[in-house]
Amino acid sequence: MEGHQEPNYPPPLTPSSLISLPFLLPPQNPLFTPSSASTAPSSSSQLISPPLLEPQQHQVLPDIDWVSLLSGSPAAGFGGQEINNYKPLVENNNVGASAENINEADREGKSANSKRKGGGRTRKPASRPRFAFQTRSADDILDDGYRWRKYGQKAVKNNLYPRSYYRCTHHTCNVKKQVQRLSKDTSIVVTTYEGTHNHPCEKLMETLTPLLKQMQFLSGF
DNA sequence: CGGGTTTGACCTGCGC
DNA sequence: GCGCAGGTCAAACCCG
Repeated sequence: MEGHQEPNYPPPLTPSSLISLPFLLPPQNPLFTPSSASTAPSSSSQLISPPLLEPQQHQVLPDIDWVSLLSGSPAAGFGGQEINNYKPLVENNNVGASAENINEADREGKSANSKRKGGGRTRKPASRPRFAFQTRSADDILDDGYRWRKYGQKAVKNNLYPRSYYRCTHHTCNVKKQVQRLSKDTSIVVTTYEGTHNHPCEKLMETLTPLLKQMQFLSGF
């Protein structure tokens, strides 16, 4: 464990990467598809925050309590409660945190001896990268290339729609995400990522593998 | 049959 | 200390 530094595979979800992450930019990336595009082909997901992207596609919605959302405070709500300033979407984004620390945080509260049910609101150390963004989409789940397993759903105060909890299905990966649709604007979905993937993006690898093989073949390897 | 979803119960932090 | 609310667990269920 000690000294073992797991690589943080892209996409590490950081503000800068959010700008460039291909899967967050539908018009520019063929990989991007709404997760249930087959059932709702007319809908298209649209990133609307952070406010760094093309103005005609993205808009800022400052009336979300990002602080509560990101910190998981009990007062968390998207119900348009007053918020003084537009907060950055990224909080506690300690990119420099070692994977070891992150994994340590993941294991926190999971004692092998004490078998308990429910995790409760365990406060995580500040080393766990966490950020949120909004998309305008009919689909709750963005296909970000990773595989997720839903492990819970909870009704949230001041919101008509429940919050869904997902966990990365990769064995060694403990990245989580929360998905919630705004009651104020039902077309908007807020996705909160927590943690950093320590494995390659499966869909990306699926796409790239044949290309790589072909490149190797053509280059004589 | 394996993997994912649903859902009620449980745990825990926080405010009062 | 108590109650509320968010987060998680895990059994049951569903589906390909």
